[in-house]
Amino acid sequence: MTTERAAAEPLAKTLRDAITRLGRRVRQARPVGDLTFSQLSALTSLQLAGALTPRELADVERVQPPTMTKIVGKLEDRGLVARTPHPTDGRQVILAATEQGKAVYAQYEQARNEWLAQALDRLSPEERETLASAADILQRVARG
Amino acid sequence: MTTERAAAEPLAKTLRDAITRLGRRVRQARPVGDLTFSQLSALTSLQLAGALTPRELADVERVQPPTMTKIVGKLEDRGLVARTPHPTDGRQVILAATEQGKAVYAQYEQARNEWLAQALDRLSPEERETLASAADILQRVARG
DNA sequence: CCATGCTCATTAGCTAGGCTAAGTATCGTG
DNA sequence: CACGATACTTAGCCTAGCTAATGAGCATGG
Repeated sequence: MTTERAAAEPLAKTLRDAITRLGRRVRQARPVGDLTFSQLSALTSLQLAGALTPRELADVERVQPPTMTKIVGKLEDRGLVARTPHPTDGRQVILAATEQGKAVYAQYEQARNEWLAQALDRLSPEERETLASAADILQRVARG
Repeated sequence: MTTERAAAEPLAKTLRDAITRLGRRVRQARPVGDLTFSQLSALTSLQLAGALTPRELADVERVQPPTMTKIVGKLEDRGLVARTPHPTDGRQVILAATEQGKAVYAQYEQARNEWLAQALDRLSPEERETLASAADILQRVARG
């Protein structure tokens, strides 16, 4: 265990640095529209999950419920998210992306990939292969 | 070109997703202290560069100068950053981390690595090898 | 069957971080 | 030396995040 930990520490530092930098670059590639990162992230989670309550969405996004209330409010104002009452529990609300919300999501999704895809273009096939393997591992790490 | 681009697109999506999720997890691993992410990031950049002017620091952090004025102000209030006049240019200011700032930086640095290092511990040596190669590639991509 | 306590969502009020526009001081050059 | 450019700050605005408090609905025990 100790030996493995010794191997993991410098890797953690390098990896975190790379992730931080890349994350900034990708986040800065904001398209013409005016959705903020938080709004887009919430919309994405809703889109992927299909439908969620505010509490569930707050948990997924790792923010407190009042924060999610604000963000969802903005998305509602733009007509990107709609709320329907919960069928059995009068306290809860069901949030889902509207058709327009799905369209906007798709636009942003492509714009966000643009910069990164271009950068990856310039790598060798072998390097891309390495990154593909690494991406799988990283996703498992992020979930676990 | 077209064929390479076809290869890069899905990889960009997967990679971005992994980076986004991991970035959140790492960022949430905030220690007991009360420095915000932006403050810590600025302190880190100063620490790594040795000393910078506000403009340079703003460029590195990819924010506008007025934003950096605020952040540096907070760090100054805590005694983590000190400013000295520029030797030849009266308009400019030199920012640098104080001894206390360096100590605080080191604490946070370790705390931030903690979660990731533990997660990496659970991987196989081969997987860590893949991640190490990937980290190098990603750093080049982020710079370039 | 209803009183009491829990959960969900929101509101209120605060701080931090981001922006643009405008102001001030200094530099550098014609 | 006057005038444009540059460096930094100030002012004012918005979003995002938090905690505390409020209100509405559910669920359960007497």
